[in-house]
Amino acid sequence: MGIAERKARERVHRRNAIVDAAEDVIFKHGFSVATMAQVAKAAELSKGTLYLYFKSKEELYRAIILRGFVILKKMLREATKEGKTGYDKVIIVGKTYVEFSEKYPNYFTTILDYENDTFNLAAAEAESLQALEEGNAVITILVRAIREGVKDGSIIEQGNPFDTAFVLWSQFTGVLQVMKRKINIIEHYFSLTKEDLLSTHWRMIERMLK
Amino acid sequence: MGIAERKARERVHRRNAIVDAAEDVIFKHGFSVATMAQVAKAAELSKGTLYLYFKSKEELYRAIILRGFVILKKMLREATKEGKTGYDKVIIVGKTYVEFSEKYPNYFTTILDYENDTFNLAAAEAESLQALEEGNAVITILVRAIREGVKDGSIIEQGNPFDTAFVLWSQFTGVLQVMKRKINIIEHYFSLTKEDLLSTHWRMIERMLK
DNA sequence: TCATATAATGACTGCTGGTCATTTTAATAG
DNA sequence: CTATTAAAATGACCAGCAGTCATTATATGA
Repeated sequence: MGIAERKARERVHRRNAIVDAAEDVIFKHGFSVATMAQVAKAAELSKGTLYLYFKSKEELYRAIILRGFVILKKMLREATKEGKTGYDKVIIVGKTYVEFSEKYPNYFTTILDYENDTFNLAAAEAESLQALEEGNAVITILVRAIREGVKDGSIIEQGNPFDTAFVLWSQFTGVLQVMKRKINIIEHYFSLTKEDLLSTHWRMIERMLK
Repeated sequence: MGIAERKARERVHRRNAIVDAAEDVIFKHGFSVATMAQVAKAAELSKGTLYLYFKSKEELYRAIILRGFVILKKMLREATKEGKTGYDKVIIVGKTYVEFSEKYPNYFTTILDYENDTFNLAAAEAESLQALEEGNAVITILVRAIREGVKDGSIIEQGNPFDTAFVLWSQFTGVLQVMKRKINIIEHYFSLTKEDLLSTHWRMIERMLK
């Protein structure tokens, strides 16, 4: 049945092409400003066709969010290979998260939208669940690093490593979010730079874990 | 000029009544689902009248955000009076933030929307600037507590207290955000409760500051 | 009582996400 | 090569929305 397979491949390919087009449009104008008509035009398809591949504009955006998580997970996987101790790996996770936010600011925005639940993932749709899986995978990388660190003594004994991982991740996301969204205000009113905030955060993490 | 004053009062009063109505509708249905027609009906006014008091739906929402900050600031001001040492006061700020998020979940959501910059405050409108001032005031309360703590020795010497305050606040917001938005997932996949996360966060803060 | 200014109205517009009857394209069979 | 069927794509269309503005109602002051 070679034809059926080819068709399935084409379908996946077209789906990805739509997400590509949606990225172009949405990253340029922002989710709420971008219109499905624009996406359709960028994809060289009619608007109706988009809805053969995605149930809604939001589901299309969720596909972009998923891409962000996949990239982030890959970066974390590769980067944590390098660390010697568990503590090193935790720091590497943080550094990599920062790197991700700088290298892929648009994808980072999608992650923040996910964390903020701007796009309700309660609906158990394929795209949502996958994003969730990827999000969980990211946390799991951090959990492993913490476990390792506790074992090799580079991290002080904590309670449950899952707790520690979630709290660390949430704190980090909070700091990065403020750095992204509010740095202009902070610079203007308090004369602080991104680097100031980050180095303070690093110092705190060291004190928390060492 | 008693009449002009009375008219100004009435204008303020009506404005507040509109925000009241908007809160009812928006807190019930959510910002994007709520419509200006619904708000108008709840306020017993025509839709056009709303636009005599607010430039847009977003500006109306910003007025609600501002209310949230005002309440939070007041709570923090009063609560921090009680603390003995600077460290105590920092902890009180955190506890009060948690209390706020539980007592006024809807207003807390507006604060998260502000932090996430869902409603662009770049436009230098009165409402935006006031929200910003209130946000800054909240941070300033924390700055003072940290300064005091460093002075009285209850907090270990940090770099710039502004840095510390922003990082602490951002971390806290990050943790509370995750608790609000993702706790169902976390409970389901990792069997952690809000209390687990919070107590871990407290422990970390203590290690950071003590 | 009339003139003026201020406040409020709601019909209207432009635009959007999403739908669906129709058309186009591709695969299959005779 | 042609007819038949299935799958894919289309775009005119719809309902609902934020926001506007000519018109109407209300209050003030002479």
